[in-house]
Amino acid sequence: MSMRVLYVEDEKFLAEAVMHLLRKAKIDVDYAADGEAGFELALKPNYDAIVLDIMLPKLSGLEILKSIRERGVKTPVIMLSALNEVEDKVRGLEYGADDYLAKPFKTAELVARLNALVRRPPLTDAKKLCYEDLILDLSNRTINGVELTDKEMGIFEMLIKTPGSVVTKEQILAHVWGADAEFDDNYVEVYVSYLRKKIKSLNSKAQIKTLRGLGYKLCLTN
Amino acid sequence: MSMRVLYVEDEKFLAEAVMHLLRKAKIDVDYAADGEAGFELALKPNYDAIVLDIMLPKLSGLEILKSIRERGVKTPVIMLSALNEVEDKVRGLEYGADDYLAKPFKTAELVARLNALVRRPPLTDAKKLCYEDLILDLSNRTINGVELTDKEMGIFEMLIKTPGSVVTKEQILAHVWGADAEFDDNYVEVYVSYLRKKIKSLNSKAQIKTLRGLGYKLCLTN
DNA sequence: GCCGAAATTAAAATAAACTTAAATTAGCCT
DNA sequence: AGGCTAATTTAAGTTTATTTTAATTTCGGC
Repeated sequence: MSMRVLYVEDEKFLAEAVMHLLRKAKIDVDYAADGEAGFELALKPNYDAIVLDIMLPKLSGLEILKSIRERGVKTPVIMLSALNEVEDKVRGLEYGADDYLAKPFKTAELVARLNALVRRPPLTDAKKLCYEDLILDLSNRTINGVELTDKEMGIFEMLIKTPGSVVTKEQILAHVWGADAEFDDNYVEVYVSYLRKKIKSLNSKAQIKTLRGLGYKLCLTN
Repeated sequence: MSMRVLYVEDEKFLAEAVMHLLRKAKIDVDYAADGEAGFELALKPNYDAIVLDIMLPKLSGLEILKSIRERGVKTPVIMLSALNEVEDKVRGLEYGADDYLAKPFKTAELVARLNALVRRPPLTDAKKLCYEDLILDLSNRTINGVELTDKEMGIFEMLIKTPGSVVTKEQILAHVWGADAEFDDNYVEVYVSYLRKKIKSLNSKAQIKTLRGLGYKLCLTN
C-alpha cells in the first residue's frame, strides 16, 4: 500500500541522495536517468506520482509531460527545476503538471508534496469526464454529442465529478452562478430539468436523482 | 462559471495588487483582512479554492486551515508565507493544505497553481456512522443504500450516535422537530415505524427497541 | 382480560421540486 | 448600430415527496 513514484533526473549524485531519503520515507522509487527512459516508464500506469526534472538529456521534462498527457496519462506530476523562472512554472502547470518545486529543495518538502498530491483522487482528464455511458466533453460542451449550454454544463460538471454523492442547490448556485448572485433555487431546477431531458434522449442508464431537501446526485436508474 | 477564490491576507497594499491581477485573470475574489474574518468565510462552501497567508492578525493561517479541515471543509487551500522554512511548508501540507507558495510570488504563478488545483475533482466528504452491519451515510441520507427522509435520518442519527443507550421521544422531538415545536409523540412513533420497516428490509441484525415509557435504543436482535 | 402506551396505516395537508412557456438579456453577424 | 439567434431569467401552474393528522390495531404489564 506504499506509494510508488517515478523519478526522472539526470544528476546521478543528487538522484542517489534523494532516492535514499524517499525510500526512508517508505516511498518506492523507480528511477530514470534520461528523458527517453523516463518517458517509456511514465506511460505505464504503475505510479502514484511522477517527479520530473525539466532539464534532461534527449527529452526535456516538459516534453515528457506534454506527451504523456496527450496520451491520456493522468498520473500526478511534480516538476523540478533549477530555473526558478515563473514562465517555466506556468508552462509546466498549464501542460498538466500538478506541482512545481524549485531546486535546490529539501527532500522533506518533496515528501510532503507527494503526500498532498496522492491524498487527492486521481486527476481526471481535463477534457472529458465520464460516468457510466455518459461522456461530458468539456471542450465541445457536449454530453455524448448533445450540446449543452453554459449553465447546463456547469451543473453537470459538478454532478459528474462527484458521482453518487449529493450536490446541493446552494453549491450549484455558488459554483455556476457565483456566490454573490441572489439565489433562486428555481434557476437550478429549470436547468436540471433541461439536463434530464437531454440525458433521457440519449437512453442512458444514468440519471440525475433528486434528494428532497438535500440536492441532486448522479446515479443509475433502478 | 468562473473560479471563486477566498483570499486572506493582512497586507492591504499587496492584497489590492494581487486581487486586481486575479480579477484580470477572470477569477472572482473574496477578501478577508484578518484571521477571524477569513475563518468565517472559509467555512462556507462557496469557494473553489482558498489562498491563506500564514502570518495574520487574530488567527494564523495554519490555525484557520486546521480548524476548517476539522470541520470537514475540503476546499483546496494554498498557503502563502514569507517564511521560506521547510518546517512551515511541511506543517501546512500536513494540516491539509494543497499547495504552498513563498512570498514574494508572481501572480501568474498563483493563477497557474489555482488552475491546477481546481482542475482536480473536489474531495467528497462521505460522513458515515456505523452500528453493526448498518451504515448511515449522512451526506447521501441512506442506510446501506436505502434512502431516508429528513426526519427518518434525524431520528436514526440520534440512535446510532449513542448505540445501546436510550433516547427519549422528548429528546427526539427537540432535536429533529425543534425545541419550540409542540410535541406529539405520535410523530416519533410514525417515523420509528418507517425506520423499522426499512431496517427490516435490509435483514439487519440490528433493531430499534422500544423501552416502554422511556424511549428507544438501537441494539441487536436476540 | 383490561388499560394505556405504542405501532401501524391510510388520508389529507403541506412544501419542495418540476415543467413550460413567455419575457428578457446577451452575444454575434452584417 | 440594428437585427437575429441563442441563452437565461421569470413566473405560473402542475406534479410529487414528505410530513402531519387521525383512526385503528397491537402489544405489554398488571
